[in-house]
Amino acid sequence: MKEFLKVMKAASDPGRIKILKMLEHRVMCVCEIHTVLGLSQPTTSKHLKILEDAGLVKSYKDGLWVNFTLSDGRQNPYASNLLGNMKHWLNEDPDIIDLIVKSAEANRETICGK
Amino acid sequence: MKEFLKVMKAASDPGRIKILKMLEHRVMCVCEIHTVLGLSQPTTSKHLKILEDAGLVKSYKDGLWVNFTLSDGRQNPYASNLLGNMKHWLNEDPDIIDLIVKSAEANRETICGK
DNA sequence: TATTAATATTCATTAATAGCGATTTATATA
DNA sequence: TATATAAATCGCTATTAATGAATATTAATA
Repeated sequence: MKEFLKVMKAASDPGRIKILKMLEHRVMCVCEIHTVLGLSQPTTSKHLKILEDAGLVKSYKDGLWVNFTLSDGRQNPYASNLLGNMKHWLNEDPDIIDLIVKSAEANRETICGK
Repeated sequence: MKEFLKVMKAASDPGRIKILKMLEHRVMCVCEIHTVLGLSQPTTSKHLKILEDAGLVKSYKDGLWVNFTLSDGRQNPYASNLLGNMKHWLNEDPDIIDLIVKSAEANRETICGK
């Protein structure tokens, strides 16, 4: 039950859903995600932790950057199921369409180097 | 997005999940649900409203009683999908097993008549 | 119509969550 | 080793959510 609720709660926030939808298309680092979402870096970092704890995303370091990708879902069947469904959900949502465009343009070198 | 989040939020509470699992087996009225769950009548009533707003359950009156059943899910594809999955999820959870036994025994005449 | 019974709503309280600024940690590099 | 940079954590505030006691609503029945 706990594992199940963790996935449902992780999926109950618009920001976190937007992160999942962006990660369907590409790997992203924290600074790219927070910039595209318009959320602060700490807030974004916390969202990513919640998604990772739920088994929805995973991360790996690349120097100073931490890259996030969708999880393969092997650890949590509920997460796996949700990720599979999400791929055909919300693709017609105007906010999501807009977000995908923006995330495609986001470049960590430009954003973080500031 | 809003409809999707409504379903995810509705599914993020253990009490509401227990209600869904019980309704897989039988129709129940509010007093049966609140007694079996050990939650107050107002709290239970509010949970049921949240589930109904999300398209997960529906209700019909029978005199003084209001009966709740699982929704057929025609209104909301996310709700429909979740209800389908839920049928094979959490069936081995000890709390759920215990709950199903209790709910099978619950009788509105005995409970409500006091 | 007065009363009883089941559910819904209102209200107040408490707990959980989202948010961000400031700071810390970890890594790379001068 | 000192500095710079990306991300994580801490401390706090504001908002949302869960809970139940009290009350209102709705429907059946005496």
